[in-house]
Amino acid sequence: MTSDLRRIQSLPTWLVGRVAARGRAMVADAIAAEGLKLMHHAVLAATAEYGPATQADLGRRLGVDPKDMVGFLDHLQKEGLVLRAPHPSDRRKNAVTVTPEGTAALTRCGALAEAANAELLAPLTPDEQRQLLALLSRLHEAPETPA
Amino acid sequence: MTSDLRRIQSLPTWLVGRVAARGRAMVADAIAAEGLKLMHHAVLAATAEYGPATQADLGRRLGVDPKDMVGFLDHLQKEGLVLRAPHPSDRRKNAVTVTPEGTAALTRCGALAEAANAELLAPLTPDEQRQLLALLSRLHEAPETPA
DNA sequence: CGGACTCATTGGATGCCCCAACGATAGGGC
DNA sequence: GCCCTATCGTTGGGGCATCCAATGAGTCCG
Repeated sequence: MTSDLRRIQSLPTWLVGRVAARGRAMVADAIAAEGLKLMHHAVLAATAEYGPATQADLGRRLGVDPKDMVGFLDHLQKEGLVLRAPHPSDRRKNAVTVTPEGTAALTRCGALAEAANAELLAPLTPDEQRQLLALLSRLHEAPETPA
Repeated sequence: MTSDLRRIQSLPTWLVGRVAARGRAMVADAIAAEGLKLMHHAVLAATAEYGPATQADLGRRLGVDPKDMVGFLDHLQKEGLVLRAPHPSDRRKNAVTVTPEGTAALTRCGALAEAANAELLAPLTPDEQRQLLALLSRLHEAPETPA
């Protein structure tokens, strides 16, 4: 029994959790200037990407709980970055769209977030960064694209 | 600007966060049978590793806040897995030690946690798993072992 | 028309991370 | 021996992210 601690510390779960926490803090710090949190940024990006979309749809794409989506969109709407309009053909739904301000903020946030990510990955060579990204992608998409 | 969403989803911060969340849930689920959470497991392992140790010391090694350490040790002690004894030469400190029950629980939890991790990493080949681990280790230890 | 489903929303819970303060204690410098 | 500083465990609070359950409104299919 050389070391339970080293075992646990070399456990992917532990490592990935730590790295994730640090990365989240860094990105959050970076885009705080825009008044957005990590998730707000993600939701904003998803909204921009999928044109007018319903909240449920955005939630499914990002893996975000509907409840949380409400809060994120509330904030984004209050900041004037997105709009919630009644869906033309389904009165249950909201058609969420990005405002020009939202697009601008997204551009700025994207740059900030990428800078933060670059900082996070600084210890790795570009090649290693690509490797890490590829591996993480496989782990991320695996459970979502089975079948 | 092909896709802001794809950009954000390929951002290491995002990916690592998602993978971390999933991994955490899996491990938590696995060791729930022992009545332990992720952090309890880690603290227990650290205690076992560093013999009798003070809470502050454990906290520093694991990067855990002293406040949270109190709660974790409270739980572990209530479960009879660790002991808080007065430190022989410094009455401020607690000498935290693992009980035999703690050692046994740690062994069982270690196995469960490793199984969960194996499941998390299942989409990758053993070689890729090692790569990922190595890369994450560098990212994790980089900010802690500078200088 | 009715039942099953979906949508947005509300309410509540948990885990993890961070900061500030407190009384008690220890240690160094004088 | 006495202050000053620092540390230790503890308490109190806050923020962010994830998840589950339930509800009222609305839609769709048979």
